[in-house]
Amino acid sequence: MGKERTKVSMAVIRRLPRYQRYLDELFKNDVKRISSRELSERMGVTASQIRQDLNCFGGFGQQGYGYNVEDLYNTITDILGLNRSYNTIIVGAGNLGQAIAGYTNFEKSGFTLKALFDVNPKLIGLRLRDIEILDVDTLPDFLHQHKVDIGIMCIPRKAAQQTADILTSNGVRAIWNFSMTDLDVPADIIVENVHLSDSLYTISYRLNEEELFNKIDKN
Amino acid sequence: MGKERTKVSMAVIRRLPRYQRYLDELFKNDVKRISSRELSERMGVTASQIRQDLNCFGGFGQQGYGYNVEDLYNTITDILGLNRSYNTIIVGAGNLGQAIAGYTNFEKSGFTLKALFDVNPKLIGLRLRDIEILDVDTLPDFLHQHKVDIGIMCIPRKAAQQTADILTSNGVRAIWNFSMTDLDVPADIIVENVHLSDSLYTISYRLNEEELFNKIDKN
DNA sequence: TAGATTGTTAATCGATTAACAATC
DNA sequence: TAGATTGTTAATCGATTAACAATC
Repeated sequence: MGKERTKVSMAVIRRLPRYQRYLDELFKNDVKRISSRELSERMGVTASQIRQDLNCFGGFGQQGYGYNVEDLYNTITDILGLNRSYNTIIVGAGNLGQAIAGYTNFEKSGFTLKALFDVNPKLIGLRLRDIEILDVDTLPDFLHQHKVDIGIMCIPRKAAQQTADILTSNGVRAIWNFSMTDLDVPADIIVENVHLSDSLYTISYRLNEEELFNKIDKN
Repeated sequence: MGKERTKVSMAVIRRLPRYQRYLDELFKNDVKRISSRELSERMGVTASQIRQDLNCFGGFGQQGYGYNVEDLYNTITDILGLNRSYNTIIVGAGNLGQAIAGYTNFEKSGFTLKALFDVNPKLIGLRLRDIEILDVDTLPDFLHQHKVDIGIMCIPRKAAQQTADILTSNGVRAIWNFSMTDLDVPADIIVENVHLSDSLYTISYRLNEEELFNKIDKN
């Protein structure tokens, strides 16, 4: 029943948060409606792409008018699952873990931080925004007692796989991985990698690309 | 002279650091040679893709043998521009800025942190690994006096564009942007965005995708 | 109504995969 | 030499863009 549907590609999924950001901005600037063409100009993409992307999820516009900014913002927020709530924990309470713990906007979007974990005795017992830093040894126990949807891993490479195993074998459904290494997890587990080193190295590549090919072409 | 060459796509560029990571691992495990097929199995990609990717830069393998691990590692390191050095600064010395400042592996790969900047008087004057946190008001002056290749922006959204303008108009060639907003910069400036919120929101999307389409299909 | 803009199909473009001759 | 594996061309697949009928 309903029309044939193909899976939404990651390319589309990764564009959705950006649409949401731009619509949020428009809404805050009291813009009531916007056409795909105008939005495309602001965002530096094609109008066709915007219409195609949105139509993965249904027709939210109106011919001759465009899109209602507030409605479309709310719709995309809903598509992104940001009208729900998620329990999260952070493993690794160093600077990066603390930085992420400090993003109160994530809380506003439904991501509730339940606890942080660390191996460092100097950190264990401290509180961040009233959230306790616990001994990582207590992680399995904690997961047995609390439903955790998303595990945020801010730990060194060498501890990453072991921690991922603990998370996935205790009910965590998704991992936000900052560990700069790839994880081996069951097929039904969602992994979102933020490989900061990979990201940085694309910068050094691009800074040198021209020179690199001058060298290659000479040989 | 030399053969016709087409620009290397971002898809390929973004895979290079991952190749480097796997080759580093192999090298550390004393693996001397590897075929595209075996590497493809370890990495979960096709052998064809590996061979196509590498051949953007030349032929590094040997028929019937495969690739020499150490040579290929060194070659990719060179392609990524990691045999050079880059001067960097961090604008925004909060937890995230401090986290990035703390990655000593970046220093080892040639990224030299020259200074951090912040608006917070409590941070200004402090030192991290012997690197001083300076008043962001002194940023233009600093850029006049020091050659800075990469500006790392770890500041809130609202200050981002203004800071990007200061960086780009004072010789900074690339921006690593953690500000969760898009930047408007001259065409020759390299921008690498790490939009953490966008990344997180793809997780909530994927956690709910199935249910989302059950709902859509019912209508 | 006339003008504007969507939703959607068709065309194009680019990236990935397959195939295989070259060759170590 | 025979077997293995690359480098590279051709085929396929998927994503983006263009076009336009439908319709507000």
